[in-house]
Amino acid sequence: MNVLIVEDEKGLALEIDEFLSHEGFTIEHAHTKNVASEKIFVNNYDFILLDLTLPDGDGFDLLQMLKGLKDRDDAIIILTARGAVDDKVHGLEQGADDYLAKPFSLNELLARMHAITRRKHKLESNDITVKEFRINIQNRTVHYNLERINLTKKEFEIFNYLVLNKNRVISRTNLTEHVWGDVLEINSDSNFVDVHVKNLRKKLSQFEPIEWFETVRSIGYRVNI
Amino acid sequence: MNVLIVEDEKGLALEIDEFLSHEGFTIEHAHTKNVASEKIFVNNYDFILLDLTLPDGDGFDLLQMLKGLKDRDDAIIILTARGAVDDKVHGLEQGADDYLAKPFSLNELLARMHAITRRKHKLESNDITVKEFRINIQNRTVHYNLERINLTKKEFEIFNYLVLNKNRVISRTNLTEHVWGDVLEINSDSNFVDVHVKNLRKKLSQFEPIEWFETVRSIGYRVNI
DNA sequence: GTTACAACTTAAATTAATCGTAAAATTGCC
DNA sequence: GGCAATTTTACGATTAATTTAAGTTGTAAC
Repeated sequence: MNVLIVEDEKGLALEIDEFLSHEGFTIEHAHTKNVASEKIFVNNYDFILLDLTLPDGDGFDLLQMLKGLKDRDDAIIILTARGAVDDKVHGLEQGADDYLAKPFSLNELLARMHAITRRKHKLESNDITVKEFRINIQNRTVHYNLERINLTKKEFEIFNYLVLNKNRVISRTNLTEHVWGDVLEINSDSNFVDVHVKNLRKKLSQFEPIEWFETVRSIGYRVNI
Repeated sequence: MNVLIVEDEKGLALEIDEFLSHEGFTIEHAHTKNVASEKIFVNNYDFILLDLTLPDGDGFDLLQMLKGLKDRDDAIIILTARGAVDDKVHGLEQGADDYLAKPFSLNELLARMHAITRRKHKLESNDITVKEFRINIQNRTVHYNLERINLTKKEFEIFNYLVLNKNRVISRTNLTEHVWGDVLEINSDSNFVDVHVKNLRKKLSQFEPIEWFETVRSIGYRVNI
């Protein structure tokens, strides 16, 4: 999953980056409101971590702008130094998904992010299952019944994203955006998505046939039920 | 559906091309105002993506020219550098259907295009239904009740176009233009439309008789209600 | 009924998209 | 720095979609 960190304090931004990268997220940064708004226009994000006090203006504007866009469902988590209850209420009213007051623990942030994922996809726990396969989004593990399947980072991200969006066709562009990050930087006449999908399928199909993991020719992939 | 990209920045034009092609659109390019106006005279488009600043003149002229033509309903989306509020107002006054400031998200563009399609055809959602058949223009899927029907790209485009223009006779030329693109490049004494229509009909009629999918002799096809 | 043309059908040929493999490049870790 | 694992590139093989081609059927005018 991809994350945009909108934060001008570079030390904090880097700290979050390091931590979340380690947890398997793809990170992008914006140190100002302007850079952030350009990035938001150009990409879709799974999460936007938004500091409210930015050098070139108030973060609330970004929030409002984002809420004005159609067909987006980036989750927004507000980060701010202000302990002000007003900001919190105001932020959540404007449509933010959660709120963290600085200083906060990185594990707390991660826990909130997982909670949002569960809410967004209407999951009851950290486990998602497809047939006998079980994905745990918190531990980033996949099991077949009791047996652990070792997936690489990219394989896990692809599987996770397709399963979270089950029964929908996910185009290669969409998959690329969420697993690899910034679409514009990517050489698209490459077949790296196909290769990872192939390797993933190989690992999964050791356990049982995976006819539910379809290719939708000329569009992308779809995981059914 | 076919799209004309009127944009002199070739990198951007190619990027849009690649993205929209993957989403099933047929793309043509015009890098100058002159080429664009020639193409517009010769073909009808579902969408024209119009950059206002072109090397050989102002895009507004094209907009006015197009609005002067009778019996056209190409949807026009203006693309221009951010902040030019005047351009936006002026453009929409002149009859553009929407406006996107650069840089914009390709997904945002796609969402706007779907919105315009819905508006143009007075649809309330992304679903269009004919009897028990349901087309979803966003996911590019067709269902019969709950069962999914697998159509190829061309089959889907034909069905979609005929259904969007239901109760009207659609000529082979018209269908060719919108599904395949540039009419002049196409060998017209071929029967490829017939072949695809036949295959499409075969797939649909597995579910129920499709007497509403008529052939209008020596003119074309029509889908009734 | 005959003729002329349009549409339909089928199968083969062509083209395009995806899959599979392996080697090259990169990354992460000790 | 060097080794192992992962990611990416490159390319031939495979499979599916599209187009061509040729024959057949249907329709309307004479």
